[in-house]
This record gives sequence, structure tokens and C-alpha cells, in this order.
Amino acid sequence: MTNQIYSIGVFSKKTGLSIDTLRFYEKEKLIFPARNDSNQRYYTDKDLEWIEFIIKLKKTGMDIKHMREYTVLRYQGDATIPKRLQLLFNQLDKLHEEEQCINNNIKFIENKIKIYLHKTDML
Amino acid sequence: MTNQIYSIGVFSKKTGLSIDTLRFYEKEKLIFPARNDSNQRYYTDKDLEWIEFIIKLKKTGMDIKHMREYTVLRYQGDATIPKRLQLLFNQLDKLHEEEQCINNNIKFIENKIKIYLHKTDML
DNA sequence: TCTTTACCTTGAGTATACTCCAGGTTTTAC
DNA sequence: GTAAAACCTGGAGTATACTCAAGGTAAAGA
Repeated sequence: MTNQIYSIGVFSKKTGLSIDTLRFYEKEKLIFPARNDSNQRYYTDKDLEWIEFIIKLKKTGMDIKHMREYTVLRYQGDATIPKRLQLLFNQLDKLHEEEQCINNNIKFIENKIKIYLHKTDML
Repeated sequence: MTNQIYSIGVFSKKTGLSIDTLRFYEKEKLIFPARNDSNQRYYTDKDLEWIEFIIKLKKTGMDIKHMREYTVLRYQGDATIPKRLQLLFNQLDKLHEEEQCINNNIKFIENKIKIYLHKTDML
């Protein structure tokens, strides 16, 4: 099950990221696939696990710069866990703020809609 | 109180948008300030009201293209209110989806944090 | 009046996160 | 063996939403 390796094309399909994006993320130092004798990239299940975490972080709105910070810390081992926790807590704060903001915006739009419904006698 | 007019510099300070942004929004057809004999823009309280609404829409994450659609509809009068409602409902859907998404991400990060806290025996 | 400040336009530059292209090598399928 | 598919690199291009610069006009203060 592990020890499986994937070419960039296959890995692209498994992750849903385009080949170009995978190469871009490598350039941005988010992932470090190994190479074979012909210089072609290959990805392992470890890489898969990691990129899936990266994708998750990205979905939380974290930008590449911060994901790179996280990646660097990860490669330095468990001693960096407190720092990683700090990054995660910061991200959590950001998400809570966004949550607040979205709720305000929902209220704002709902209110505007209400006003329009009154105006058009559709209530 | 009304009938007041503002130069672009003053209006910029009142709205918090930079002068460049105000001119950019005009180019993007989000606002149409009048001009004096010397071709200098002046903004009214009506413009202020409108730009504040635009700023609000922007905060909900609406992009310029959609804000322009809304603006065009507004200038066509009350007959376009149903269409404007449609835009607002779409935006509301988008916001509810984002709310969902953010909540998932909050759970994800919280979970990751929990895992780290276990790892470091900080619990 | 003179000079500083504010304003004008057009067009180029910025940041982010990709996405595409050209030109070349390697692998795979028949 | 050869042709098509997959891979490689470096660099240019895309979209969005501004932001800045250059070169010139207008207005306001001393």
C-alpha cells in the first residue's frame, strides 16, 4: 500500500492539482518530490498525505508564504511544533474574524433584500 | 446638509478609498461623479451614499463585474429591482456557502491543533 | 504674483496564484 | 524502430483589483 510511487501526471489526477500547479508548488517550496535517473519527478504516499494537508490549509485561506513557513517548520521536526501551533492559532483567529465578517454581510444583504421586497410589495 | 459637494481629495478621505481607487471605480462604471467647468470631478451626498453601498457589497466579496451589473440596474430605475434582488440572493447563497466552508475549516484547524497538543503533552 | 497643492489623463507596474508556451528529452505503445 | 504521449526547463502571459509615474492644468495660500 505504501512504497507506491506516482509520476507527476498520475499525482496530478490523484490530488486534483494541475501538473503546472504541482511544479509551481515545488518552486514555492511547498513540496519536494524525488527524481529518478532521468530527472523526472516521482511522488510517494507521504507526498500525497502532505499535499492533501497543504490543500486543506489553502482552503482555509492561508497564503503560500505562510504555507511555506509551515512546510519549513515541518521539515525541522517535532521541535518546531510550538511554532506550527502558533501559525495554526493565528489562522484560527483569522477564520473566526472572517466568520464574524460573513455573518455581518449576510445580515446586511438580508436587510437590503427585505427593503426591496417592501418596495415591490412582494411581502 | 445635502447639496454639499466634495472634491475627489475630500471624497477620498470621507470614503476611505484612495483617489486612484475612486478614479478606477469610475473607469469600471461603478460611480459617475459630475465635473465642473475645469473638468474636475465633484461628488455629492448621493454619490457618498452610493459608494458606501458599493463598499458594503465589496466587503461581502462581490467582484467588480457584479457590482457593475448592480450599478447598471440601479440606473435603470425601480423596474430592475427584481433583477437586483436576484443578484442579492445569489450573493446571499455565496455567503452561506462560505460560512459553511469557514466552519469546516475552523473544525479542521481545531482538530489539527488538538493533535499537536497531544503530541507535545501540553494537555 | 508666485509657488505649493490638488487635480487631470494615459499608460505602466504590482501582488498573488497560477497557467501556458516553446523547445527539447524520455518513456511507452505498436 | 518509430511515433505519440509524458516529461523537462525557463520564461512569458493571465486575471483581479488596484497603485504609481509622467507630464501637464487648475486652484488656493502667502
